[in-house]
Amino acid sequence: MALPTETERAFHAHDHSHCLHEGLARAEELARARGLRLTPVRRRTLEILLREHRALGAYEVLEHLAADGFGRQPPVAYRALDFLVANGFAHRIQRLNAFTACAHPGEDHQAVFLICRECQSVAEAPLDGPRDAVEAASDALGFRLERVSIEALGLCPQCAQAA
Amino acid sequence: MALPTETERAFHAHDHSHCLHEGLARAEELARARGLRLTPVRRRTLEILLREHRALGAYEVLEHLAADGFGRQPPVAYRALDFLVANGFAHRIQRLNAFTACAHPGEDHQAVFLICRECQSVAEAPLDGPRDAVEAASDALGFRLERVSIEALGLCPQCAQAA
DNA sequence: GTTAATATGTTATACTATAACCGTCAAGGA
DNA sequence: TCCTTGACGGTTATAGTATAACATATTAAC
Repeated sequence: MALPTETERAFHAHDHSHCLHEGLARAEELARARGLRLTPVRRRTLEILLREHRALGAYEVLEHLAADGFGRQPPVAYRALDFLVANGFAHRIQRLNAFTACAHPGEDHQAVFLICRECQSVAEAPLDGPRDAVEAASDALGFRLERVSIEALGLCPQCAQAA
Repeated sequence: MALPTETERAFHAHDHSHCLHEGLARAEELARARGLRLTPVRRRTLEILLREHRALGAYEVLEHLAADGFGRQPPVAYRALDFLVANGFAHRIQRLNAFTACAHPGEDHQAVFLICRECQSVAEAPLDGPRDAVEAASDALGFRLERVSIEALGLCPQCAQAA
């Protein structure tokens, strides 16, 4: 078997510090290239998300931020998260009212999120077929498509094993 | 051009009372066939959803129910909505924290929801391709897939025209 | 260096959802 | 028939999620 892809790694033990440093480095670079301001709160927020392959609620993120000396009121977290989502550094997981770091920032991709309902871990699998199908359906109905979100609920390999 | 399909109708003017009566009749029948109890609150809740091709928030539904003499506390609406969703008479639209009547109750289908971000109208388009692709991705990762939800955000024909 | 725009922090509040408890009522068995 | 049981629908109270509005500070542009 080949080396695990990034998506496969999400559901298995691996070197988190790699994800973290790699992810932050890519974000810094992208932000510079696009003239975005990756300020301390925003950077720290991304760091918090990267540290886990898991969806974190806004209030959970806020606790971390507050502990690190940033503001302790909801808008602090929501604003940083909104910035990250708007610029493709993170995604919102609708089903969980939660947020997760983007595995492929800057790549303009369509993805499906595989969400474990036991442990909240989230894997982001690139998947372009569905987007095309939805586009075709939209065109047929005169619907002006802007964004598609695909979320799959189930059990990750570990939790499936345990069950 | 052929007669409009049910999905196409969703975004165009049409006889609502048809949707309403047809939808209620199908629900009654299904409930009887499956031994489900479509009680007055539940039936009325479905009626409220059917009356609009639009996602309604739970509190919005609650207002209608209260006006009709049913309970006026949130659990009344949430319980009825949960029943409808659990039994395939309605769907939850994650992105809007809202609910909409199912266009194809009892048919065991996968669908994509086309959500207008202006007027909240929702069309439910049957679409099986994506489900298969997600299944394939899940298998490859050892993820035990249970449910897939696909939501598309954009503008319905009317609102696109207006913009 | 001044100005304008952006960002961060606050307080207060709105919106969404569920827990826990109680009375009612219908269905099935003694 | 009567009793038990379980589902339903109503309540109060509270938990969880998100944003509006405003003040201060920082950054960028001129």
